[in-house]
Amino acid sequence: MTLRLTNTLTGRQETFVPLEPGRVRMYSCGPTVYAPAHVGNFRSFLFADLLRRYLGWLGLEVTWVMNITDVDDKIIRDARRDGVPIAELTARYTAAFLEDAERLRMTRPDVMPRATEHIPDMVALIETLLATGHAYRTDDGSVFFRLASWPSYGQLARLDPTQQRVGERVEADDYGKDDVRDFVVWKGPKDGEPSWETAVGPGRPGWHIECSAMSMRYLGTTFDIHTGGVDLIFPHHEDEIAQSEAATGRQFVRTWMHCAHLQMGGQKMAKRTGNIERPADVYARGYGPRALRYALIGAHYRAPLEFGDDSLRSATAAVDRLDNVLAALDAYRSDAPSDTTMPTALAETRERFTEALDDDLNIAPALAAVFDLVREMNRRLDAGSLSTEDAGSAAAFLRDLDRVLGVMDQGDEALDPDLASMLEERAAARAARDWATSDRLRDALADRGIAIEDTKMGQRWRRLAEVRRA
RNA sequence: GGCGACGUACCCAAGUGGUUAAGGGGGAGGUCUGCAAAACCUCUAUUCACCGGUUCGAAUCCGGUCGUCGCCUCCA
Repeated sequence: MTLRLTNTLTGRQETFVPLEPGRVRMYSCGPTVYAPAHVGNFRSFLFADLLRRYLGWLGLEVTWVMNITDVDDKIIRDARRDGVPIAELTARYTAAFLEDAERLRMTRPDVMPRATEHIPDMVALIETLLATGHAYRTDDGSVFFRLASWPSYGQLARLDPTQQRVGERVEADDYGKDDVRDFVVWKGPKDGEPSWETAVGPGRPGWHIECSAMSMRYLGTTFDIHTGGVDLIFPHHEDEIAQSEAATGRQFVRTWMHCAHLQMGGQKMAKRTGNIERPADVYARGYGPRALRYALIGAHYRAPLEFGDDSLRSATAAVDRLDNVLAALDAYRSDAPSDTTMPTALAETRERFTEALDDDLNIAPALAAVFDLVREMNRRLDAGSLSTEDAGSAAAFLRDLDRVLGVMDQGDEALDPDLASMLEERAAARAARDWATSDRLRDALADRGIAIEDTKMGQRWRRLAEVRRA
């Protein structure tokens, strides 16, 4: 059992060895809270969540940090446009993000540092960069990182800084930098913009410095894993490496991991192109959060993924299938003796599941192993060849795998007493062969998000709410 | 122009040198069933964008062609 991960830094798959045995420290670039995050953003967050869950499932102790960027150009722009204080805007969208993340069953990171609460950490880093000549001040009070002082710049993105095409997107600066490619670590004060009085002068932090300061603050100068979308490789992560390593003289991150983009209509989902969809939009169309989660994590993280009704429908059906077998296993009662082949069947699935995820989180074959087991369990349920305990252990086994996947019905929610009595009534109606009443109750329960199946062992129910609209 | 990812069935997607090309969805037929649903069974790619090459053997390796997507200082 060795986990191998693709490291953007080396471009290769490497055996993952944590710096400290048994313990993993990872950082994920989180949201900028000026609008609700779209499902493309969530692909990257849920990819990090999948990794975090898998590491934990393997028995490693994980410290996961995800930042919240609560000061930046767009936040300032939108707050001004809406005439609301910045803190109010960011508080609103931070809450929205946390709610979306929770519904999508994203593991709560151990620390979610806010940029505005870590200005001193950033300033300390900037002071070091200034003192060592890796950064310089300009007339307006800004501080820039001096690219010329960092020869290995461009390693992560495999980009030659001298080849950058100045003029197209590399703009002649408005802060008066020495070299157009230098990037800002501290922005001098401007009218109408938030500003902090600090040892490097008044102003506000640049975007990149925030991740360097906050990740090192909670994870140390060198840590194991840093994740984000491929669009962050350059310049964001490249700049993080430069400023962090220039300041500490040590390697910043050992393994960089990046997930491919979510696409819609064959193009990257992005606010600038307008082809975005938010979790709320998806739910409004009748898909549940578990189906959305499945759609976002069901393909390999490094492959571009087309998002839309096709993928959501397919995901809904897949999650439904999992719910079904769990409901059937939970409801199963039999005096049959224990099926002696069960332990082997479960162990085999576990091995295939682990082997697949060990291979750079290759989730498709891991899911294939799960669904093969689902078919096998359904067969045995139909044949009645399981004991009650066998069914229980199979359900517990699947739910254990779900500590990684996070898409199944955990079966731990108490049923509303109202619904419970409707179920009882229906069972009674069926016993009396009163089909009209039983069918009416089935429809009524369906309206309340409960699906019913009648089996030889009586009626069985499952909840649809988290998967699809009733 | 530079760099990178990729092209497998109706859709999504594994497989990266050797038995029948995983799995999910969809479709067709069947079994079970008061009806429904679910489940199960059978079928749904002699073929892996295309053209060459290496090899006893290629979806997998090499070369070329075509096509798609991304990054190249707002970006998950």
